[in-house]
Amino acid sequence: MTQAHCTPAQTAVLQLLRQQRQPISAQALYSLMQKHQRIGLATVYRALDALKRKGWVQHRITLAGETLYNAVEQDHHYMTCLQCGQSFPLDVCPLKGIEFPLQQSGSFKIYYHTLEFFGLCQPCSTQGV
Amino acid sequence: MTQAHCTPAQTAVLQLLRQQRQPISAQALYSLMQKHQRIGLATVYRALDALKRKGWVQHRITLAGETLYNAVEQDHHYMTCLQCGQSFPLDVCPLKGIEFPLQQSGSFKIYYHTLEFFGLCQPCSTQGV
DNA sequence: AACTAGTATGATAATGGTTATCATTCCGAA
DNA sequence: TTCGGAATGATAACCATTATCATACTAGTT
Repeated sequence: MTQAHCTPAQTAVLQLLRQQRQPISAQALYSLMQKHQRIGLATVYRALDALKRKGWVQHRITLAGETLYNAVEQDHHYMTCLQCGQSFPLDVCPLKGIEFPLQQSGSFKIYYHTLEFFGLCQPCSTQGV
Repeated sequence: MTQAHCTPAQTAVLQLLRQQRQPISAQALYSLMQKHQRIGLATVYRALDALKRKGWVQHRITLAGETLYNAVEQDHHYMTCLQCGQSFPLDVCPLKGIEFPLQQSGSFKIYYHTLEFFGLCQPCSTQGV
């Protein structure tokens, strides 16, 4: 993992991840992979972590504390309800086409970003708190 | 907590939170509060959760899996390094002044948003991975 | 003042996703 | 064939957060 190339596990994880339509948790990914190959849970976590540091994979953390992963190609943003925890995908990235005045970013190599809106969804905001 | 008003604990938490310059974890907040009053850890978590659902307090989750809280007045965004986990605050919000084409948001009441950039900081990107 | 119901609180046990540990396997280089 | 560094798997350990449950509190009633 000190190398820049991908290990077999990383390749497999990345490939499967690219087939997903939704961000997926490490454990769910692990279950999926079990069906086709033998792989340990720890390895899945390690691969995801490595891919993240390479900028191929991005992550997001749910209110439940679960980390979801997805290939950077499928960049998604969400509105998630603080009451029920449900996430509603946005079909656009408000940042798209915006140039950031990231003066400080000169020395920082940006791989990806996460943008998430929090609030209350219709049902939760109507039904008494 | 079914009410719209604040409980004593919520008031205390919110007040202390507003004095912080940095987002702070629930546990750190708990330690701070211990010095001045008697309060349980669970209560701190409950108060933070309630304040979050009221839109007074917002949260962010670190790579270490720790949730950090801050008053919505102090809206901050960060660039965090995937290697060392350090977060560097941005002094501007790229979304400021941008009107979102949030068609779907008609039924969603937005309280706050989080925007975070991930990548590698200078030191980490130079020193061999 | 005593009673009641609903809520808030504290101490602590339990949860559960993630990480650390460590022995084993793999693979290219000598 | 041997050696060394890296990758892997199984599992124990971690630790922030949540759930549990008994107690304290508060406002409204009698």
